[in-house]
Amino acid sequence: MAPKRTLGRRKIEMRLIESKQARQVTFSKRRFGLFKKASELCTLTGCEIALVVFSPSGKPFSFGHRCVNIIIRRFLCDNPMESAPNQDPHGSICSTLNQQYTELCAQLEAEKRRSRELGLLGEECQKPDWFDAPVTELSLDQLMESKRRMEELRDKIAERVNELSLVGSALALAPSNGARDIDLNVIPEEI
Amino acid sequence: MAPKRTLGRRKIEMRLIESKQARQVTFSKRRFGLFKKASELCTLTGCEIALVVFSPSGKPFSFGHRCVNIIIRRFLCDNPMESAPNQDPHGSICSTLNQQYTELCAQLEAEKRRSRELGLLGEECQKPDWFDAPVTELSLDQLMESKRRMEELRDKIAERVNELSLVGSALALAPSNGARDIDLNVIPEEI
DNA sequence: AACTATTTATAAGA
DNA sequence: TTCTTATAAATAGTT
Repeated sequence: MAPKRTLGRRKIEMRLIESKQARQVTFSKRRFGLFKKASELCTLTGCEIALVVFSPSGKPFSFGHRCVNIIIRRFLCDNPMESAPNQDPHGSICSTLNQQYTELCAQLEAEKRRSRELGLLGEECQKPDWFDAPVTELSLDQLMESKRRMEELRDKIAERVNELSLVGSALALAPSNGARDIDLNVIPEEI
Repeated sequence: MAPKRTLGRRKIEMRLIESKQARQVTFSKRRFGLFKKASELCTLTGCEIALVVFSPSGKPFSFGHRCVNIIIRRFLCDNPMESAPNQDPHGSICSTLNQQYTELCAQLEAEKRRSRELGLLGEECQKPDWFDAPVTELSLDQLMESKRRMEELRDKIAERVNELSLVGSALALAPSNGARDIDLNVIPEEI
């Protein structure tokens, strides 16, 4: 049996990496991975991607299947909800934010539906008022834990809706973005 | 030995997928993956990302830690040092949005885990009808109302748990089913 | 920068 | 579309 030379990849918490050095290493590795994924998505599906990343230290990186500026302009100009396409990119941005939000919600709904269907397999606990269901063979803690998760989820959704309405009004105040003709395909060689 | 139900993931050639249908499926999966990676990179390293994707059929998707348009402007103006995180209300709002997007993803994962657990346990927790009303079909007001009722419910549960905690801790010692990830010995303090 | 044990992403299949 | 599974690919911690 070969001795293990490393612990291998470990799971990490999804929050800002404390060590500035480790953060830089992770940034390098993951930026590479991200650009690769973007490239593959373009190749496989023929979509267009513009990707701009500012490193923690402020250095810009960009990726574009065509020219980044062309795609950016297309994005800024694409505003199906407005009659004046070139003057208000915010509607488009909000629209796509909402789109993503909707997609996530749909997925969450699917999960909850699945949970319910799985749960109904038991088929005996049909009490509409589960809240007053007698505590019998079910674990209370388990029940509470499940409920807690569902409540957190619902609160998160409600909060996000609040934020969406906020961002809508905030963006309405943002200065308009004047399109400039600059060569955008500069990829810095180092961070 | 269980028979293999699928061949599992296969290696694919890095070129345009011929079938339009398969291309769409791959686009959906990989776009989600790409956005997730982008979100994680932001969270872990504190970088800024603007990501715009036009699907093969021309549908726009965007992701931005801070607002896409803010980052695009920074990029267009070629002025990396202009960014001052706390001076930009839009940025903070978008940052919050992104954080919540990340959290929603996490919640989705939690739901999936929970579904699996429920499936294994074959148990159920019947909920009031409104609890599972499809979020995507509700208006903002309806969502707010839903949230309000959820808060009422939360308060009621808190009371109920106080009443039942003694019984519950006794019952928690005798779960009849197998392994699960939930810590049954912990009653959430704020339900 | 390279290594490798693991985690994560995902191609097919159902 | 959605879910599952086996496998490919990405990567965290080490050297």
